[in-house]
Amino acid sequence: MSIYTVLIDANNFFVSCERLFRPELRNKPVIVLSSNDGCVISRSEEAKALGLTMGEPYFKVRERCDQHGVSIFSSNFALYRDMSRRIMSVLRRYADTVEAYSVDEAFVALDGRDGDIAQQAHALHTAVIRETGIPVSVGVAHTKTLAKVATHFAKPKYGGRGVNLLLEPYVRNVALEELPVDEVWGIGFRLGPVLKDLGVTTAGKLIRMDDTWLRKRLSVRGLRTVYELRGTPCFTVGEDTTLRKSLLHSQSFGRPVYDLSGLKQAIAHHARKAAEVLRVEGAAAREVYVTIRTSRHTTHRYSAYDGDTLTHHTNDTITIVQTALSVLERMYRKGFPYAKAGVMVKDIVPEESVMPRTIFGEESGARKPLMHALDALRHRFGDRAVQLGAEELRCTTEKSWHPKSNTLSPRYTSSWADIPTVSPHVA
DNA sequence: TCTGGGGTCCTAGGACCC
DNA sequence: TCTGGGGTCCTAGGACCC
Repeated sequence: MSIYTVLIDANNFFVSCERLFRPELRNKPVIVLSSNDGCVISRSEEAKALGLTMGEPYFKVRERCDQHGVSIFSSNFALYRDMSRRIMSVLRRYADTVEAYSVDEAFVALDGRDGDIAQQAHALHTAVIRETGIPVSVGVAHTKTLAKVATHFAKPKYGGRGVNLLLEPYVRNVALEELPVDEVWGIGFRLGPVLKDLGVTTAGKLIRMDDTWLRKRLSVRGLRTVYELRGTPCFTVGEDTTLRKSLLHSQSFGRPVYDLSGLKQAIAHHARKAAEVLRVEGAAAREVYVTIRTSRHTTHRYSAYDGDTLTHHTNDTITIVQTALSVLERMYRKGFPYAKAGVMVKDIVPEESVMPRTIFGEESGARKPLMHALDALRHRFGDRAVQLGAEELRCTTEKSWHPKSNTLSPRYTSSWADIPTVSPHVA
């Protein structure tokens, strides 16, 4: 009996989520845009066939989309997160160890009881599709990196049927010889071209390179990747229970912001959101960083990143907002067309490890009940129910920093008001 | 006019110490 | 003031991921 590493990867996840509630869009070109309707982040197979590429700025392809009748959606992360949770809960019925690697991918560990790993993989595949309506690809191997390769070839565009096992040495080697080196998980847009220039064009060639050479060129992380491709596990599958190290909340503006007061509203908003995430996760942070910058595509450029360390860990909205605003005032330079702002908190620890008396600061021990009350209101009535004075202009319709989102789909699964009245589900 | 929003890990180099 | 080896800690930046 051995342990298998299985990767479940949703096909064109955001587009698939949108299609769930618009079944008439199946077999049609569909794309989903990033926040601010900036660029293309998810494409149906039909949209890929039109030559629309990942990360392409929308303004460059708008005309082509119009010509071919491409359906366009602004990203609806509330919907995607909810569908992601549903997929994960199906997987947890089939495996004890489920690692939700990203919103559209999960690793699970299965043991090969009865030698029926292929059957188990197919059962998983069928269950997710039947219960969520989201098409997925399933790859089975002995390491995470090889499971990635297996899933790659499980996709319809490579002739796969949704489930692919990469277990026999011969099958594995054939796959690696076919896989371009820059498609390997862990070899990115920087190292890929370097390796190709050196003649290492495929994963098959990569695994035949000398370890010392690999260590020097790719550092330890790259060497581990190669070990994994050779079949030696270096990255274990498991739910990561440790707290995150940092938390960033940021957004590009709908149009350039010049004045400090506009930036203050945005920073107050991002700081509040960061504090809320900390409380939801039962965590507290001690470092508060602010980032502001102009567009990279303007001649009048400025970017800044700076922060303060608090005297104690906290997740109090008011403390974090005030800190962020004072950092902002320090770094703000007049006259630049700012395009983006964000707040990052670091040095994150579990809330319970912080002395209860100081969790909200000695001067504000009474604030904890207030934060609880705010969280309860937000949970009950939504994000817009409670905001800070500093970000109040967000409530108005014409707030200069608010991002554009012109073609947003309804929050079908996460807002009572948007639940569809008819659900024409077709399997 | 218009180019996302999150994260992690590793390394090199500087500051500082004996 | 200069010489030198050897160690730790911290941070910025680079590389990767979705």
